[in-house]
Amino acid sequence: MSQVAQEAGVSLATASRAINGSANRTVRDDLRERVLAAAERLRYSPDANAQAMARGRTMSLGLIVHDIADPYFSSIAAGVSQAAARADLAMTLASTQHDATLEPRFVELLTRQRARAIVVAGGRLQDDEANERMRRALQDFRRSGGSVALVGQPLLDVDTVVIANASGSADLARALHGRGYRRFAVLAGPEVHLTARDRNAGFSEALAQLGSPVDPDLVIRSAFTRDGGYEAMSTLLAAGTDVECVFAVNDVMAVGAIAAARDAGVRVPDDVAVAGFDDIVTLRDITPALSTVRVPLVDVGVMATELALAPESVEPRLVHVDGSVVLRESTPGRT
Amino acid sequence: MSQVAQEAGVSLATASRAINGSANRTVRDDLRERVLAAAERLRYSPDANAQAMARGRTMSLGLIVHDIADPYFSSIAAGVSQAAARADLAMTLASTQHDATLEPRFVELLTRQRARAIVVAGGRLQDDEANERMRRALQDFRRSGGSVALVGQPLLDVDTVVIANASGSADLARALHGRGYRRFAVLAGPEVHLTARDRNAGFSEALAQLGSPVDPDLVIRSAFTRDGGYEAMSTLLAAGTDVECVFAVNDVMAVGAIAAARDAGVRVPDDVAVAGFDDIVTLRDITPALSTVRVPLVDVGVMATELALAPESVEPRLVHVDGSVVLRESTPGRT
DNA sequence: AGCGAGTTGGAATGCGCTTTCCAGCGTAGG
DNA sequence: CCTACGCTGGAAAGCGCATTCCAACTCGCT
Repeated sequence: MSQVAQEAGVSLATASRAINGSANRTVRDDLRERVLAAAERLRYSPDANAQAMARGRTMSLGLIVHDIADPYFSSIAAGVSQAAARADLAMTLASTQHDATLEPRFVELLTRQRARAIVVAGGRLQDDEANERMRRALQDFRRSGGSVALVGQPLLDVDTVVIANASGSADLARALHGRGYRRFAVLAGPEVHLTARDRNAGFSEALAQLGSPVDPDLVIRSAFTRDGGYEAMSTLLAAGTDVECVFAVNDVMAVGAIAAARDAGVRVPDDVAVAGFDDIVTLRDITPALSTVRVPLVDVGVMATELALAPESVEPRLVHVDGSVVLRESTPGRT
Repeated sequence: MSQVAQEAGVSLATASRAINGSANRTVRDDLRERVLAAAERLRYSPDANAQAMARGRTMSLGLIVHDIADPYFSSIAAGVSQAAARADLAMTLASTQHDATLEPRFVELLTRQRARAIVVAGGRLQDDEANERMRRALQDFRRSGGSVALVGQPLLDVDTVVIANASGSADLARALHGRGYRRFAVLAGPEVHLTARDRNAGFSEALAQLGSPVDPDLVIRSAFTRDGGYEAMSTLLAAGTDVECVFAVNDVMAVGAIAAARDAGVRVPDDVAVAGFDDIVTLRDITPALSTVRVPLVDVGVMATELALAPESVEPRLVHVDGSVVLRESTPGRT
């Protein structure tokens, strides 16, 4: 920049003010022109790190997800990316690949980077120790001047976008019950996965209230992934039950379940209906079209980002996002 | 850090050396211990921006994609993320949302951040002006000390991972021909999209060589997206042709095409076969299972990152990645 | 014409760290 | 016993910028 200043025949201070438009200071037009021309001529590019240091704050925002290749997270990431761009922030993405120990590590990384804010997507696990580590890491981050928003369960004492998992799946349960289904199974995901747990709980409780409780033996645990859904469905089918409808706690698992049914020669929905959760865009065209609970994931990303960027509040804020039931061919009405 | 040094009773220099392990200098063990303990006690977190400035290089890598919510790009991003983590680099992700003018802007952003390297994913367009702008932006980035790798067409004078689009779709064409198909249509994507163009060209040329050239009227242009595929397929079906097999230049379009067929009451594959390109993981369970060309996208991301991080070479390096044909139910053999 | 207020350019300081450079120490070799 | 060298700690310089403080200058008013 000193070269630019010299080239333009002004002082370093003036060059800085001309290029990055100082707050309560103006630069005469002709000088500004000269400086900008010189900068252009010299292909000058301001050093963001130096700016960050001088200004005491960066222009970047961190996003932590479990797996960026998972459409659930990539949708959220798209929203965060949008909102970050609008706020003129660069987005640093960290993907833990489902390794929970990496999460606080990434928070530390982003603390070192002095990111403006961190958005943590991906549900919490029931692991008090891990959550405590995460809480402390986030606290350190906030003590260093950053702000945080979470997508998931409001466990970490920070602003959180809470997806109405329980009530969404309860709505779904009632809708399916309304379509005539009575005997349900649940592909419930991992025991410790709180999102999975909430969805399962909401679903099961609603059914119990309707007088069609889910047989505990028909709540199958498996990974929260396509393969987990496949495996759980295979287990279920091998047991030879007479289930009418299978609820998988997310769409990806539901897809795995449908694949398992197909491979086992079981027709969906003729022999067994299947429903999921999330309404993943990429999966809207599968056959049969999947009944599910639509969650506006891109919006969730945007909201989380805006929450993180909003002026700090004393109390952790909660933003609730409802899902809406979408019934499709995978769960036709039973006549 | 000066506080840490004071707390540990050593100089700032020693604290720095103890914490970030200087190159050719050692610190006595007891002192190091003292410093680390003090750092822990004070919850000290080194400022990455200051380190970047002092060291003259950052620990971050940029990735530019068209749309992070697209599974094609999120797969590549997963690979880049992996490789970046291995190299101890933070990944800054920029998603252009298909706005080509944003691409060079993001390069400038990453230049200001002094990123170590940039990986640009997402095929080039046939737009000399845009490509020229991009080339210049990347050159400026490299002049400022960064390195670059591209995924796509080797147009920008930088290291590039080249996906064998033409030969992959030629292989697919031959395989489909081998299964007895003769009358083809191509959902060719946008005219200016070079990846789409290469795939279309490879496919059409291979068929021409086999003596079953594609009728130019049956090459439909549309967006490179699910909706583009849907629209193109609708157009095709409305025209009422007797096509046996439709090749969509990517899986997402193929899925749209299948949806369009279904909505039009046309059965896939009984009435018309459909094939795609990419073998997107999330789409492997659609019905009917899609014949396609598998591209190891995660590996592509890893390779591009490694290419970008490898010592500079004078000549732009090219790494070729082949796709492999995967025939599934969507294109059964014709008897 | 003279004075104060407002405006603008420039010198200097500091952001938090790494790294040279220098000095002090202990040790081995003569 | 003395010197030369290796090892280690500390002082200080500098990375590239924003910003404060000061000085100079302009304008409007009396």
